[in-house]
Amino acid sequence: MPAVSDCTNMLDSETKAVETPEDHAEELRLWLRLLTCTTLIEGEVRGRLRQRFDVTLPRFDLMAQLDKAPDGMTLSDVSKRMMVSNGNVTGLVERLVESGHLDRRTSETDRRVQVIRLTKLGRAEFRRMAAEHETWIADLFADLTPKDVRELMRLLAKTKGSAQKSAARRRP
Amino acid sequence: MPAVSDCTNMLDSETKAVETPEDHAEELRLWLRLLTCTTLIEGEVRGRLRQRFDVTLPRFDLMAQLDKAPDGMTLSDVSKRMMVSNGNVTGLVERLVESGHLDRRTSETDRRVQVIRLTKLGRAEFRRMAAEHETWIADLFADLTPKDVRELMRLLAKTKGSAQKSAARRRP
DNA sequence: CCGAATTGTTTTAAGCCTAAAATGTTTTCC
DNA sequence: GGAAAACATTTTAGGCTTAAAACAATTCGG
Repeated sequence: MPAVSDCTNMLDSETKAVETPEDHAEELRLWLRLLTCTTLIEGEVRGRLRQRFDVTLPRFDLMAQLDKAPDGMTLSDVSKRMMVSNGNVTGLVERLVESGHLDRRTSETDRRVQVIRLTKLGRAEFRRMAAEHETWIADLFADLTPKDVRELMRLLAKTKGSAQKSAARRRP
Repeated sequence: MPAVSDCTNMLDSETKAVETPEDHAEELRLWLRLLTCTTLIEGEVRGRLRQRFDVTLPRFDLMAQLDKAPDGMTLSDVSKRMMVSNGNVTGLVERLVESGHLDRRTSETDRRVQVIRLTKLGRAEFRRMAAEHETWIADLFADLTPKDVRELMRLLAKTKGSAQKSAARRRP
């Protein structure tokens, strides 16, 4: 094919994009690697929590949210923070109330709202688990230098922003 | 306290580590951010797969593994690659065989082993989904420059190695 | 003030996931 | 050859998770 024709095609970037779809293999590999890292670490933490404290990761995560909120949280708050569905939280809270780790009461001012808090037992157990949990995380990331950590934090913040924008584009 | 005493204490790094536990807040925040990113993207992909193709993410992931293995894989292979339990794969495969996407047969040479493959239908559907999936991922990571992507790949590779070493230390 | 939209939670139905025990098969090694 | 170890898969029991529908309470607008 003559050079002139090639040149014409190259200038029509609109058409070119349609005809030769872009290659996103790098982003795909990045996503898979991100997923692998998370799955690996999550599985490790899950196993250690079960072995050492006979507790599940979701229960631990929920208690972690409540530990940061001494005045309690509503179920919706928890659901948003943990990025899980409402119904999921309902069941999780049910079991933790049952085991005496959580206290649930209906709000005085808005009878739709359930406010949950850690009980004394719940807080004590969480603190004990959290201290050990922190050392596990440190160990899992042990090979990273402080600079690596900072750089990862920065890039993941950028990734989070990018993903949030993309999600918002689809669901405005 | 006199300077001399301070100096003595500082030199005894063994003792110091025990008396003042190290601060791993940065690693903890890094882990939470990593988890947030993954959860965010995973949720987005899950939702799009359901809306566009009425398929679940685990099914898609399983088909993705098989697409890379034209000669099929054993259930154990799949289980290791996907980093999920054996029993999980059994159920997943059951449903995909039922829906006509997978073909399962007992190995001729080893009657313990089940070999699974994509059917023609399964492969066609997967390819269709995968093409679109790739554009979603590209969009979710759109704000990252090629340099960002390379740097993240490098740091996540290091993270993966670190976590694997840590896991191996616990379970040799 | 009252109907309609909104908000917070629970329920439902289905599927995903795990750890551990059970089952069936092959290999190892005396 | 045969017991024992190793391996691949399935089963079991329990918990997690989601989307969507249902329910309950509050707020908003006319």
